[in-house]
Amino acid sequence: MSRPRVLNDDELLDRARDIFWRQGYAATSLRDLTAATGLSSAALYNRFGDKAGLFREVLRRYADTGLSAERLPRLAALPDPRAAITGFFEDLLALSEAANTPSGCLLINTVLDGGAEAPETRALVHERLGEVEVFLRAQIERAKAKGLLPARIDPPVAAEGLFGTVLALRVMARLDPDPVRLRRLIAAGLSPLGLSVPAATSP
Amino acid sequence: MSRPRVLNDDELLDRARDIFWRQGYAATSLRDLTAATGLSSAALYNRFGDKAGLFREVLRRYADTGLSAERLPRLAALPDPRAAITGFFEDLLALSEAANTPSGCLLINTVLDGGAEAPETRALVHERLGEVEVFLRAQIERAKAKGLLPARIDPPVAAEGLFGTVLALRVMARLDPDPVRLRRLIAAGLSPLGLSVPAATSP
DNA sequence: CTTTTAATATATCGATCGTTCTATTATTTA
DNA sequence: TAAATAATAGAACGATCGATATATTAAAAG
Repeated sequence: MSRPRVLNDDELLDRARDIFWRQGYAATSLRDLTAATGLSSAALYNRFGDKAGLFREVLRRYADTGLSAERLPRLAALPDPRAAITGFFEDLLALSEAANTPSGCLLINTVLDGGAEAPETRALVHERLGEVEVFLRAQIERAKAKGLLPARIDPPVAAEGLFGTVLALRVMARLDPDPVRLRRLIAAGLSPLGLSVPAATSP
Repeated sequence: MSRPRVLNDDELLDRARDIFWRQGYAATSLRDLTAATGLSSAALYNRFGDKAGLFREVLRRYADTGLSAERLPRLAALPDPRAAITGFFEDLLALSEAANTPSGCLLINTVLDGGAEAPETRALVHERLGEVEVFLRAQIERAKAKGLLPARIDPPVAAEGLFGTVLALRVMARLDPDPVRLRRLIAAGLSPLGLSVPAATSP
C-alpha cells in the first residue's frame, strides 16, 4: 500500500539505543541518530514525533528486550525461587561483562541523566524499574512460602534491599566495572537471604 | 592591582553547581550558567577556560564542601569508629531530606551522565568518590582492631559493600526519595556489620 | 497504467550552542 | 595623575541544535 520502510522499528530502536546508552539523552543529537540509523531526521520525526518520543520507544524496547519481557518470566517460572533470584543476578553480571554493549543500565542512567525530565518518560522509567522490584519480591514471597528463607525475612523489605543491590551494581558497572567487585556486591546483597552466586564462571 | 571580581569563586561555583546538579552536564548551557551567576560568558571563560573546566571546579568544590573535606575528617576523629560509620549515613540521609538542594549526588550523577567523558573529569570523579570508600574502609579497620566488629568481617570487602550502599542510596534518592525506603536501604547495608541507624529522627 | 498511500530525502528553518574578539571598567602601583 | 593589570560586558562568530515544509520515491490497490 505504501513505500516500504528501509529499517524496521526494532533494528532502528536498537541502533538509537546504543547511542543514547553511551552518551546520555541530552548529549545525543539528532545527527548522531541519523548517522546511526541511516535515516533522515525527517523520517525519524515522521515515525516517532520528536526526540523525546523516539527516546521513549527506545526505553520501552530496552526494557522489553533487556531483561523484563523475556528473561524475568522465564526465571519466575523456575521451580526453585532461589534459583530465580540468583539467576537474575547472574544475568546482570553477564550483561555487565558483555563487550558489545555499553555498561550500566539505560533506565537507571536516565534517572540521573536529565533524560527523565518529561513526565511521560519519568513514568515509563519508574514503571519498568518497578517491574524488577516486583519480580524480586514475588520470588522472595514464593521462597518464603516454601520455607526456603530465614523466618525473619520480610519479603517487601528484602526485595527493597535486593533492588538496592541492583542499583549499586549498575552504577558500579560504569564506575569500576571489575567483575570481582561486581560479584562481591552481589554476594553482599544476597547474603542476608542465605543465597550466593558462584565465585567465578571462567577465570 | 586590577578590577575586583563581582562574585568570588565559591559563591559562583555554588550557583553553577545547582544548575549542573539539577540538569546534568550536557543539558546545562552557558546561558543557564550566565543567568545563574549574573556573569557574562566571557567572564566565565576568562576564569575557568571552558565549560568543562568550570564543571571540574564545580565538582572539586562540591566534593570539598559536600562531605569530604569537612565532615569525613571530623567523623574519622570520633573515638568510636562505629559512630563514624553510622554518622556518615545519618549525614547522607540528612542531605537527601534537605529541601534546598537537588536530590542525589552530583559525582555519581556525573558517572552515568556523559559529564565524566573527559579523562580529567573522569579521574576527578573517581578520586573523590574513592575518598568515600577509603574513609569507610579506614573506619571498618579501626573498628575491627578494637574488636567492635564480627571476626568474619574483611575490611576491604565490607567497605566495598558499604560503598555499594552509598551508590544505591544516592540513586534511590532520585528515583524514589522516600525517607523510609532510604533508611531501610541503610539498615540493610549496615546489618552485616551489626550496626544500625535510628529508625526515624522526627516523624 | 493510474491513483492512493506512506516512507523517505533534501533543504532549510530560526534558535541556540560553546566560544572568542574587542572594548570598557575598576582597581593598584608608580 | 598616569601606567599597568585584570575582570568584565557587549557583540558576534561559525557550528550545531531540534524541528519542519516540500518534494520525491516505492509499493499496494483500483
